[in-house]
Amino acid sequence: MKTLKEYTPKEIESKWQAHWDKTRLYETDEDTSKPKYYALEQFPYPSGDGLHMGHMRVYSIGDVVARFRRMNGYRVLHPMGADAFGLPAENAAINRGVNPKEWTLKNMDRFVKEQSLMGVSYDWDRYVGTCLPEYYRFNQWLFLLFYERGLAYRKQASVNWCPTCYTVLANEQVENGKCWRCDSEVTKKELEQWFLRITDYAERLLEGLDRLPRWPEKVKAMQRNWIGKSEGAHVTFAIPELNDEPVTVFTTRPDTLYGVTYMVMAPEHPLVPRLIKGKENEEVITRFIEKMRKETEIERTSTETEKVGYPTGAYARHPLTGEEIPIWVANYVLMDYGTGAVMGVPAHDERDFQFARKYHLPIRTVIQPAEGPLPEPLTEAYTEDGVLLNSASFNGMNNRTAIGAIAGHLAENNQGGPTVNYRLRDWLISRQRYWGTPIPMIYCDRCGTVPVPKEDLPVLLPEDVVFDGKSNPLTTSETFVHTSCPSCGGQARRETDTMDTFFDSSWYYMRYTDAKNKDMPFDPDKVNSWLPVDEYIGGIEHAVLHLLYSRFFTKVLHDAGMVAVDEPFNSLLTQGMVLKEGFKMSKSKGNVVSPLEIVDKYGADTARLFILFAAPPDRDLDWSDTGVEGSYRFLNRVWRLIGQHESLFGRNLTPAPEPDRDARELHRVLHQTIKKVTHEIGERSHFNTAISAIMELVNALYSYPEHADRGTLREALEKLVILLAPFVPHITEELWQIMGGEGSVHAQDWPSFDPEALVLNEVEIAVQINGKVREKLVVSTSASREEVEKQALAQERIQDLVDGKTVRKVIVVPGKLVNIVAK
RNA sequence: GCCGAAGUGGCGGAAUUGGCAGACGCGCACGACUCAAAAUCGUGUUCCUUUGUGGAGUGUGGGUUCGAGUCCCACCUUCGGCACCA
Repeated sequence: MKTLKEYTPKEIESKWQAHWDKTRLYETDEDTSKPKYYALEQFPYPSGDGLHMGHMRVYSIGDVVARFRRMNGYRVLHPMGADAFGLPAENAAINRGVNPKEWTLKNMDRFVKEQSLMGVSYDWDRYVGTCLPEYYRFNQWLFLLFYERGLAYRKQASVNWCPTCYTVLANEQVENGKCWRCDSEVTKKELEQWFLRITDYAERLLEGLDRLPRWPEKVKAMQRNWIGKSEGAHVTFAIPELNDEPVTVFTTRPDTLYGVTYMVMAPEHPLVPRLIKGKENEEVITRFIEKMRKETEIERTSTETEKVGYPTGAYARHPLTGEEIPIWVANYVLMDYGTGAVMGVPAHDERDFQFARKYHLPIRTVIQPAEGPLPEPLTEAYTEDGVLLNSASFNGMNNRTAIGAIAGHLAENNQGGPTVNYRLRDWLISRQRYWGTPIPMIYCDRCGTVPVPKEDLPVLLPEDVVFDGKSNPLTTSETFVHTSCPSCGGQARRETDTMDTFFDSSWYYMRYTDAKNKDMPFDPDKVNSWLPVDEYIGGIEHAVLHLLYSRFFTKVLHDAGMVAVDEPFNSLLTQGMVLKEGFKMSKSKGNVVSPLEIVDKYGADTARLFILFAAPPDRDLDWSDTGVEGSYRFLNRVWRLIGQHESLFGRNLTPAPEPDRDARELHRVLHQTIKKVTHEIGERSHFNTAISAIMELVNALYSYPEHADRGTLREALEKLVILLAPFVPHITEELWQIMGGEGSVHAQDWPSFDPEALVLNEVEIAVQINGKVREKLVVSTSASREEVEKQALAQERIQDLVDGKTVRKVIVVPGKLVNIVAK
């Protein structure tokens, strides 16, 4: 028996990576007679630090999925790219004087190299880099499409401003009042900015979630929460002193309308200055408004913040009773939710109750429980269901019925009516930064706002800019700012804001399907031959950002006839974090494990295997050095196993027609493994249990006796290597070659299992008495229930235990157990 | 407060439909090989225990069932998201 040389991962891995590259093994299969499969991992931001373990985890998962589908006869799209625009490149320019473009291109290159070292099966021909003009020209193209469709507009608004990043942020990018990127407190600024009308799609974005059964509940819940649909009514009050000018409030409780005793407006409400003009409180309230403007989101909206308000001195007329109620201004009413004004119903709303008590406003009960009246005065707001009182013709009505009845009544009288409100705001996409896609708009004194004609795209980023870390560098480029109007040819200036980089990543997965198209973002036929993405793998941090924006883009492009689907990602897998000793790896904690060091020491196969084996993909994974050793040990065990049996492979050797008992058992274990591994990868994405099943097969192979059929053994060894191939592509390729396999192991058909092979002649079952296992019994699988029951009761031990008791019942579960109920 | 997820050995985790809890791996212990060590191989490893053919056991307390980690009710803890949203 020959002995195989030692397992040398480094040598093997670089050899095969070069070979795959040369033979273009991972080129996308375009054979449309095969079913399609689109496996996608979120593309990385190419930071200056290279790959970290989190990257390694996503790519390992994605690569198993892609390889598994290829072997199962799918044509697979498995691309990679770089989300290459963004602030760090610009900060490098500011702090170290490097050129953002060169810096980014270098990092992109580094990422490709490091990803390649992992042995991942990407089709590099479809590489997409968002900072390249070939890509971002189509960001501009798509922006113009949004503009044409009335979905991109510019408006003056109070927007989120990050004082550290020197730019504005979308609502989604402010987390607890802080910038998602740098954690600085976000302030407000009045600016004229570009928005995308995502609110037009609020209902569809919400409804679409119900058609995504393969998305984690968590992510869907977060999106629902963010969209924040709330059904209610608009109620219009008139302001007598302003010539009956209407002011509308939004409420979810129109049934409490008769309980309104005051109204509250947000300090920023546009009507406030007119209401307080010349009044006693004018000065106080003006100062209050100023103070509110300066407060951060946290100070302003925390539930702990004390409610503060001032009476404006003005009154509003109740639409149904005609009563005049005071109008207040208070900190707890927000301008950007609903209409910026609310009706105060202290008897039936906790906040209103608190506010009314503090400022001695009247409290009027209009709903009481069916059992009887509430104590007066109320000690707390009554927010439960009940029956209406003090509500004119609606008295005695159940409050749930009254919601519709009163809203309907308002609609009939043009005083409001039923409405739906969403928390979602339009997406602010302007950024006052350099390293992004220039917004393709021109301002002309004569013609106004003029879009750059599509044939003039791309609007290239200028190079003659100054990075001072404060102002937008684009404004410093004379050649960029000054241009001529596409409409009249006169002098004009360019928009100097760039796009939010989330714009770039909202459609990159479509670009991969037609990455080299020079005329359009993509050919609709090509996109439709691949979308939706069948498995999208990425981090949970994008639950409401990238994933919501991408869904929005897909719906818009669907409406524009460019994409057939209206949901981009059929199945979503959010991978957990990689931890070390229970903590997130971070430079400051000093607990970072470098992927490249692990690859260098043990090889990419070991690293991949450990990452996939240590936990299911959606759970956090605690890095374990001994666990890595274990994975390395396992690969060595496989290596030696094949080495031991090298002599089996040079010749024609097939399983014996009449296999011995050991061979039959090995055959059964093999097919059980094939079944399990196929199911765990294909249906459940539980790679850890797939690997453990393969380990069991290896254990069975080690204990396969010398004298048992060699042909059966040989077959099992071959199948073993194929089953392992998606996880550890290099070692399996090497072993496949040693075994004399034809072509690449990665081009082999995935083994199918034979249900016949799983059938057992005999099976060990448990015999329970009152649910406790008391004896084991080997029975023939062909035995009838009655026979099994008889055999179980005949056991000596069972006889002893049942002695003196009455057997009430015997339950037989074929192939599993017998339970004897005895008292 | 609301929404979502999770609680199983010393550790990571498994148990797919209600049917033998702890697969697989890590760690540990003992043994084989070796002058010795490493590597490798083998055996054992939930806890208690009077060591028996014993008892307990999947966050807690109830329930359904012949049978519950799995289903139902109530609660506890941890993590994540949202939160003065009218």
